[in-house]
Amino acid sequence: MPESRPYHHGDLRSTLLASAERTLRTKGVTALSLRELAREAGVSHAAPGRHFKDKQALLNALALVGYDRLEQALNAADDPELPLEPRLTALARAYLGFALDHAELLELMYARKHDPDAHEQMAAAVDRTVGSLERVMADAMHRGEIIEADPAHLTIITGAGLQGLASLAAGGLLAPEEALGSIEELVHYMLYGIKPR
Amino acid sequence: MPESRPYHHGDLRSTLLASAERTLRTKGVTALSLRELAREAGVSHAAPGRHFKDKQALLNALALVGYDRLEQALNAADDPELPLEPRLTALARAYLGFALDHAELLELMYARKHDPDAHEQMAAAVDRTVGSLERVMADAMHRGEIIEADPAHLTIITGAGLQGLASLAAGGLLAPEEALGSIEELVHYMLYGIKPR
DNA sequence: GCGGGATGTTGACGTCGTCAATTTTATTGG
DNA sequence: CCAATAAAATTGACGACGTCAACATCCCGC
Repeated sequence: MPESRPYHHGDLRSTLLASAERTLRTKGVTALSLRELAREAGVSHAAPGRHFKDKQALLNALALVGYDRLEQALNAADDPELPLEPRLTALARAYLGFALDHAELLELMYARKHDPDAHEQMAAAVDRTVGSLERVMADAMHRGEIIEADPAHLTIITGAGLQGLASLAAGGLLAPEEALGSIEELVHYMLYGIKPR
Repeated sequence: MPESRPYHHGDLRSTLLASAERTLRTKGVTALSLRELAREAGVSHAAPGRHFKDKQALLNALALVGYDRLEQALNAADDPELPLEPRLTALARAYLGFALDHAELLELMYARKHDPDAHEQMAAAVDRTVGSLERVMADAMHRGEIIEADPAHLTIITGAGLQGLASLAAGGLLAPEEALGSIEELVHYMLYGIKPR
């Protein structure tokens, strides 16, 4: 985005997104209204319509922001030098931390959208995110740390475990500390299984 | 069933729930309005208020219906005679089937509610559902099929895998057939791990 | 058979998303 | 440098919604 120069009010688009993210966090998605956002930005009730064709478009944009954040968090937590187990543990911790910190946002990120181009952007963002994990698996396989199999499959399997723990925690079915405390166990069992060896 | 509609409908509550479930399935939760449900039931726009104090109360009731369905599906799929791996696979298949078939409903079931008593009922329903899995793990441990550990912990670990796969599939990040095809692998790797043995 | 509680109706209020018409401002081409 | 044009924001309206209060009707236990 080369130009970020506002014409009238200021950078209304970013203001709206930031305000929306705050409201999402504090009051939940149901309490998010375009008119209220407009009020908070000191702008007329229809002004947001200039930047987001409808409410869903704003939610989609918000989800994309979320993917940026998540990708950043995962990349920051990933240390390619580490052996698989600690590396995966760190990644899981980062993902779970994000999920606990941005539960409502994450829900938006995983909601199905209808707009075809929005879906496209979303899919690309997901691919980038999943890519972080797939790289880890590919590296480990290359080093002989895990069995030989389709990396994509292993990514799904491993990702399911992480996603499940995050989902349980974000949904409140698991207390945050309990979820965080289960990370090491989860990763360990994903690697070694729960059958006696 | 219903003939002429005098002043009283007879059993509006169930009618509303059934109608709501159908709408949820076909048009999604955002397209669910109390007034529309009232219209479909041939009743005035405020009638639903007699049975559900507000919209969230209806969604909560809907979620409880969902837990009943899920519990029934899991119990039907569970064969305690089976060894762990096929038993878990069958359970996973049932859960994933439910998730794919009732994606929107499942989202409701995992949403955080505010009402204290609603949360209580919800927690009880969750416990019953998780109990199905915990029983499986306890049985397996008793038979020496898996390592000795806290059954509750192992349930969380295993449940996370299932929940994750269901979550990915229900969210559309995984094609249904791909998810279904990954079940056996997932269960197998949960048992034996992905490290070379 | 009657009276009260449950159920349904009517009408109203405030909020919301969205649109069309209009006004204000910035950019740009001549 | 200045209009023409495009972008940004306003205004006003419309219909739908959730919710409430006041009222109507029905059913059941006494």
